[in-house]
Amino acid sequence: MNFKHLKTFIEVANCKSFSVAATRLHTVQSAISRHINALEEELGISLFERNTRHVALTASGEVYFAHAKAILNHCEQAKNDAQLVAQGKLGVLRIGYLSSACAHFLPSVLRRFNEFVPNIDVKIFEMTAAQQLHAFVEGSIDIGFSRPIDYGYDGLIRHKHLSNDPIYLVVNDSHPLAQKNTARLTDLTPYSLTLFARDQASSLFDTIISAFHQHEIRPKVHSEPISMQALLTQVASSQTVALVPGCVRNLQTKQCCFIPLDIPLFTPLEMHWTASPSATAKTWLHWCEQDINLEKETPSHSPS
Amino acid sequence: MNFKHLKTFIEVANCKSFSVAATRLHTVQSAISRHINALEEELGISLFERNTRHVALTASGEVYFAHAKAILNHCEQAKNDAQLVAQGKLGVLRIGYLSSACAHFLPSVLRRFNEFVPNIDVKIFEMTAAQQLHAFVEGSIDIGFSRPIDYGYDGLIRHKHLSNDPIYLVVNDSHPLAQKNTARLTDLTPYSLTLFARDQASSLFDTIISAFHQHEIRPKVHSEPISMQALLTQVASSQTVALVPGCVRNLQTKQCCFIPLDIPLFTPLEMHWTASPSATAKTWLHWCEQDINLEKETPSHSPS
DNA sequence: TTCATTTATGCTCAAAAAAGATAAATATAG
DNA sequence: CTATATTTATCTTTTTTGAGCATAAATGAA
Repeated sequence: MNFKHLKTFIEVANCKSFSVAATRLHTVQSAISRHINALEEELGISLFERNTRHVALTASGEVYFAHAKAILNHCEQAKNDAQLVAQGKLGVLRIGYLSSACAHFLPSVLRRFNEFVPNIDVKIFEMTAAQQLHAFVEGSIDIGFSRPIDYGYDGLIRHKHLSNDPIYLVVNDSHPLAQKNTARLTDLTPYSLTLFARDQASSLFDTIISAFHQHEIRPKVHSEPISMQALLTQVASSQTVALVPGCVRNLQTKQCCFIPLDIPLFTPLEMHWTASPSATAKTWLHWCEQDINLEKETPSHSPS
Repeated sequence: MNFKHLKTFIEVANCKSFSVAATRLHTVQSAISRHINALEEELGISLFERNTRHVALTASGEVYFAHAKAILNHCEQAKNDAQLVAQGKLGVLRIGYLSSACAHFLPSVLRRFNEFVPNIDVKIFEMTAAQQLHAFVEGSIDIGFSRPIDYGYDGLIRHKHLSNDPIYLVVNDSHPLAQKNTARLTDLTPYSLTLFARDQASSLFDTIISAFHQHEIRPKVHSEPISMQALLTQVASSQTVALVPGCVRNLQTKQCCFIPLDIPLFTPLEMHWTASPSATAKTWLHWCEQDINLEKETPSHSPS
């Protein structure tokens, strides 16, 4: 079988004449005749009831006609879809994100992106920075939102700085420090420190520790919870203190008190992608550049 | 584009090797290479990420692969459907039928036929014998069930005798003749006759009239209703008498009394079809011959 | 019956596709 | 790091397929 045969068949069925179909297809009548005969031979049935004066589809011809049109449409669809995928206008975009840092802006951003390219199926995965790095290496996400990640080797991963999230002291609301308007790091020395686990968020951990070192303080580390919500529960239920990104206030924070620090201490929020991004990732990056200014979307340092 | 290109593409995608695909398709590797290149050129995208050691589908390739398989399946489906239609195993069978004569056996027959060939969509049309003749001429039914029809010209229409339906006298239940066990035609002379309209059922009309003529009776025709139900209502509500096929007792017959005649007077039930039946009609006729004995299905002369 | 029109078919030739040979590239083994 | 084996790309030759042309056969209409 052959697409040319199908096209010829459809044309003959439409104009009910071999010779008219020939001129419409810019060929000669004998070619049409042979195409139809070849099709009929292959199918083992006759598609047209014809003599030298009349051409009409048989019942089988009618059925085959409907199928033939659908098949050609399907071919066009296949071509179109493949091209859209290549252009990054159709497909899947997998985004890893740090829940505490992104939950407040990601939904609105993704909704606007979906309006821009409705045929990209955005799948989001809550992941720590370390998990995102691993996911990039094994190719299971296209875009990541997290604190800076420790990509040891060559330029596999690219990034863009989005915002600086100021770090706050957090204590329970009956804690002696809860009354202060701003806190100094030295205020914390009497208390044991709850510190977010390093393997979950190395950047935050290192920022905090190096700040203490700069002030020549050796904090007493009490515990290292692996989720921000667990950290807040720990703080709320004990006299320990903690240092957390301001965006954490978007979580459930009953009985916790956030106090600004007297020094500028920030943890950055970044967007990451690979050096050879997928087509959908390219579409995302292009959209981010021209349509959206993500920095404006992440006002995490505005006091609440 | 070309089906051969699609098949090559699918094979290469399956075994992820140009040369292996070549041997599987009983050709040489250079042919495969050119098929893929031709496809890629036409689509304007690359379907495989490949070098001399590795072949893998691109994202667009994955999408096109899924479409390509579906397209080839669709082609098979088209071929198959067309062949089934040609064999009369798929399609529409249009049956015209005389309601009063067929309503009691047609449903069960059609159910059994549907089990035999589930893909034939049987459409039934209630029609008088005259309407069936017209429908045959214009090709709008394939099979007809009716009394004998008056096909004036050549062998366009074929028929098969199914059963003889004995004709009964019908009177209302308080009529003087209602008490009799059998009736003679001469018993009817005092009464006016309600006669089913000739243009609705010429065969029945002529049978009745010629019976009267043989007995040298000239009946007083009172009215000529165009439906059996109307005839029964007329009989039930007046002192007129009527002669009707026994199967009419399957209709709503309140206050009517059916009395056998003392002479053998029948109206035949026949199946009709055209000299060049459609494929589905052939299937029907074949099924009737070998599977069903329609005569046994039409026990219209058994007294109720 | 004749004529005009339409499909089917045999023949020739050109275009396209397959086969064959070879080059280029690259992963693996030594 | 180099050599080798394997795989894809490309160029040339050969074979096959399909288009164009001429013509025969068929058929409905005048």
